Amino acid sequence: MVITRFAPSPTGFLHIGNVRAALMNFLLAKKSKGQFILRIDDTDPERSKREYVDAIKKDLEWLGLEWDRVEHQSARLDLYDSASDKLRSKGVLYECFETPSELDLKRKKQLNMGKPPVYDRAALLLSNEEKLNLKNERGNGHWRFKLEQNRIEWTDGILKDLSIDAASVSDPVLIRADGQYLYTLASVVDDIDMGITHVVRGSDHVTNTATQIQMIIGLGGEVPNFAHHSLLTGPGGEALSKRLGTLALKDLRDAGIEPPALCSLMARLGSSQPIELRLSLDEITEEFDLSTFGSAPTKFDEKDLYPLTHRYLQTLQLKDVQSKLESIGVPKTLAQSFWDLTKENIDTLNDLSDWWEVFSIGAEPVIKEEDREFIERAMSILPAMPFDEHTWSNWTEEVKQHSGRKGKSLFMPLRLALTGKERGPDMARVLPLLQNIKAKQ
RNA sequence: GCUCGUGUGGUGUAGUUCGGUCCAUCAUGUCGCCCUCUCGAGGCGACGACCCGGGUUCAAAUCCCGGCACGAGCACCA
Repeated sequence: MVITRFAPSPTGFLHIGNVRAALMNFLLAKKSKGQFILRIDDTDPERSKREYVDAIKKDLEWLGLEWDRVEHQSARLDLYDSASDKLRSKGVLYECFETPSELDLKRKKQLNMGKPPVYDRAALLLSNEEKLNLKNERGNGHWRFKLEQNRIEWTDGILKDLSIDAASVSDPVLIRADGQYLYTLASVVDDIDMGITHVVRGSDHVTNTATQIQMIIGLGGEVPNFAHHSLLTGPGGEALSKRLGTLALKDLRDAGIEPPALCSLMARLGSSQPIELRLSLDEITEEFDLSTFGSAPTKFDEKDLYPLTHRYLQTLQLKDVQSKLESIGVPKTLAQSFWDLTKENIDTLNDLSDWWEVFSIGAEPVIKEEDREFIERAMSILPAMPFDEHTWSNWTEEVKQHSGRKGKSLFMPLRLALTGKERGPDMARVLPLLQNIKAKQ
């Protein structure tokens, strides 16, 4: 059975980049009726926050990505204890005593000399006596996994054949001096323990994967299928990380983006399949194919979400938006005609309140100087309320006679005066809903 | 600096393995027309690309060499 996981760390809100990883893992599992696990990677007690855990769950639920099981790494420390014991007994975990600033200095030196900043394994040369002295002097050290210095190769689900030279990578630190387990170890242990069969993550993890493959083998686990998707960039190709603050899921939600639009885009962006709106995750699942994704950096432009949201809204019935309409004050009696009328002219549901304002309290009229007299005259012959579906054509016919205007020069000034906007729904149907006309005063 | 990956219309891409069938695919976008009071929707049509420079060849998006650009990694973060 296919088992996948999405493993966010609760140190911030989910953003658009996370959605890709979450969605891909979800779709991969669902496609073969497998299991999708939500794993909270909260090994860092200082940065992990309960509120973020809640927010992440809320975001995933909003998207419809239901998990079959949820786990917290902070509750699984025993497993990491025994795994590190195992590695220690195999002699592939070694204690180091350099301070962070010492390591930093080493790296800078290496960089200056044009060398890759790889850990020099100085601790491996320490005698038992030297270790004891350092321990007395500095307290407990941190522990590194000793990589076998050969080429690590695997066939990636997206990047195809990959080969990384372990000598170009530092031995990863698995346990901090304060005893805290690091992601690299926890992730590997959990993946083995949970029987994860497929790992889809961003290509920022490619070198992690190389070292993790060695760790998995060292722990006697089975190496899962890895796939690394390209990272998103902004519309100009710039790294998205700089803008991630504004691309949190909750911001998109607040902006009125609808989940089907977001899922439809993210399940296809960067793949060879065309981006088209799908109404349900089931449909998206059926057509999802990891192998169609390219490895080039993927440009993401949040503007692309609006046409998709617009199309999605067209498919909604009154009952789907009833509560939204109520919240902006549309009376039940007018709800149906209001929705029918406005749904084709909105990008998001947030636009509804603007329209309701136009109908209920009236729009600030927009009147061009050259139309001032024309509008004044037209308003003076506008029949009294209530209007019906014939009012518009009767009225405009009469205005036409008086003014001699026709076509756009006849209709556009009237539209602007009544709605304050150049675009909008059918005026014949707008009139009966108008409750106040500022242009008339 | 080193390592990994990537460069095809505005955007996402197909084609690159085994050079010709590619005056380059599909989708989206933009523009125009039809419809309409406007926009949208719908219908019809058009526009628009092989990162650059060499080389090999009868023939290069595809092979070779050299540039350039972009993304990522090189943490006691995840």
